[in-house]
Order: sequence, then C-alpha cells, then structure tokens
Amino acid sequence: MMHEEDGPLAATDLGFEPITPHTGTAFGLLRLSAMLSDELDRELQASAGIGLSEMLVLIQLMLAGGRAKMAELATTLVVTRGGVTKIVDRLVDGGLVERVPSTSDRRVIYAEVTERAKATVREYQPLFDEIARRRLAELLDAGEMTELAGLIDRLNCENPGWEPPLAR
Amino acid sequence: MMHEEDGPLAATDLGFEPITPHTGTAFGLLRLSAMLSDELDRELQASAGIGLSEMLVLIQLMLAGGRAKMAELATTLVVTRGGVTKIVDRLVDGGLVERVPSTSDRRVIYAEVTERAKATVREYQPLFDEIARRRLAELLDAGEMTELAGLIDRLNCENPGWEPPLAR
DNA sequence: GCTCAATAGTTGACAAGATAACCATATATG
DNA sequence: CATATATGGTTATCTTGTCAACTATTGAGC
Repeated sequence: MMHEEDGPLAATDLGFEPITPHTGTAFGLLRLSAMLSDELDRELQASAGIGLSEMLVLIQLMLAGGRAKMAELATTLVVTRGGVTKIVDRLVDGGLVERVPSTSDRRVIYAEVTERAKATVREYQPLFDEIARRRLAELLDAGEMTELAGLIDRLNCENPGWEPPLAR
Repeated sequence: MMHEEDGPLAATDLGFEPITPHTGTAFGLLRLSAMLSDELDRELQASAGIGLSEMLVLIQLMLAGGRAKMAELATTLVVTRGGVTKIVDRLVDGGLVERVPSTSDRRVIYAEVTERAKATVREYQPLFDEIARRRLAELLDAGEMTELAGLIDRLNCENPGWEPPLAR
C-alpha cells in the first residue's frame, strides 16, 4: 500500500551524490570493488572450490614466475603477513602451493605453485576474466575501458606502496 | 648479501601484467580499493573513533536525507542484512544512530542519524575526502580525475544492482 | 666479533561479516 | 477470506583476516 510516511528519502535515491568532491569517487570505488569481490569469490568458490583470496595469491604467483616470498605476497595483495600465512596454509592443504625455504636467507620462505595450481589457474582464470568483463568492460566502450585500465594501473604504480602500518 | 638463488622473480616484479585482458584491471581495482579502505579505516578509527563501515553508513544516511531502511543500507553498501544489523548496533551504542520503526510497514526499521552523527560527519568527512584526494586525485591531472569519477559512477549505475545471492 | 636494530614468518586471541535459520509482517492467489 | 509466498530484521554460528607477541635470522655500528 505504501502510505508514504516514508519521509525525505528519494531525494537522492540512488545515493551517489558526493558530499565533497572526492568522497563520492572513493565511495563508488569501494562499492564497485565490493560487488566485484563478492561475485568473484562466490563464483570461484562454486566452480573451483577456492576463495578469491586464494585465487589472487595463485595469480600473483604465476605473474611472478611461479614463486614469491611470503612478505612480497603480503605487500602486493594488501594483506598482513599473518593473513598471508593463513591463505597459504589453505593453499598448501589443497595441494596448490608448497613452502620452499630460501637457502640464501634463512628467514625467507617462498610460496611456490604446484602443477595442480597451474592447472587450476589455466582452468579458472577465464571465469575470473569473464566476470571482470561483465562487470566492467561490457558496460563501457572499448576506449573507456582502456582509459579505466590505464588510470587504475597508474594509481597502483604511483601510490605509495602499501605496507602494513607500524611495520607489523 | 643476496646470493641470487632467488630464481625467476623480477621478470614481472611489480606484478601487474594481466594474464588475460580484464583480469589485470580487476586485480588492480581490488588492490587499489584495498589500499584505500585500509587507510580510510585506520585514519577514521584513530581520529573519529569509528571504523570505515560505520562512516559509510553515516554518509549514506546523510545522502538519503538522514534516514534509510536497513535493507536499503544493505544493498547500497554491499553488505548482508545481518551485517548491517551489527554495524547499526555499534552506531546506536555510540549514540550516532537511532532505530525508528516504520508506521506504514511494521516490518521496516529506519536507521536515523542523530545530531551527534551530523556533527561527526561534518567534522570527519574532510578527512575522508583528503585521503581520497591523496590516493586518487593527487596522482592524476584534473581531466583524468574527472574521467575516473565518471567511469566509476557509470559502472555503479549500470551494474546490475547488488543483492545478496539467494535473497539471503 | 658483539650488540642492537630491522626483517621474515608464525601463532593465539579477537573483531567484523557471511550464512542460514528464525519470527513477524505484508502481498498475492485461489 | 484463507492460505501461500515474499520481504524485513535479528540472531547464533562459522570463516576470514587483523593485531600483537614471539622466535629466528640478517645486517649495521662500534
């Protein structure tokens, strides 16, 4: 019935008017990222049986040539060292990653992909890509998508590299 | 000393080469968002004593004219209904929000900002904005920033509205 | 060489949300 | 009008990642 006591809503119903210049953009960025994460995690979990965090580690490992130090993963994935330990724990349990101690620096441990992991990435990266396409590329024209990709890359490169505060 | 057993790294050291077209962009978007969230949450927690989630609810409430249904908050903030309940619980505990039952639909509860909340937003939104500026606007020229803002807004509007899967 | 600070990784306790079941209310269907 | 279905909110339980403390190793300064 909708008796419309429902006061001063509607005014900005979609809710994207920025209160101050950049707040709205940040707000939108976070929202977009949240939707994307949610869908990626859900689809990967359903198909590949691993979460988004695990997939991101695998992708990053592939990008790095198959192995990377735990601390590097923490920095590039914007997760604490403790967090990486746990994600890698799960990957090791699933037979997707092995821990390989460095011989040159005995503090360091490499996370290294297994053959199984390579197969997993080969198999499910298209899904990842397809979701990204649906949520991003499909809604923009080719030029805009290139623009967006460029801006995001620039921001990632030019931002002061993330490090867990207080060198935690 | 760096004995350089440290194999096939370096090749793509920054780690941003996309494996397939859109994966890299999604990867970058998630990373950017993670850095931004981390900094926003940390700074807000330190200054305002509330987390990013609470601030986002307050901002959304202000945008909606001071009040919004719990379910609306869930959708726009990309959080489950259960999640919103808890965030609003904390805001109520802090005296920033009140729960106001709707009279026209007795299932509905409005979250409504208090005067204290308005003051909090007035006081700390500049901080929010400043961080967004540092992480985004400062690294691009004015035209690029406008471009980015436009693309993000478009993607948020044109994306199929987020809803918790299976009407959870 | 020895001490002190910095770095790498792990661990246990905790905090924030997701999930799914639940109750209450509202709407649609016969 | 009666029943069935959908919607709105909360709750208890579980998962994930942070935080802070701890150990081990490395590198710097004396």
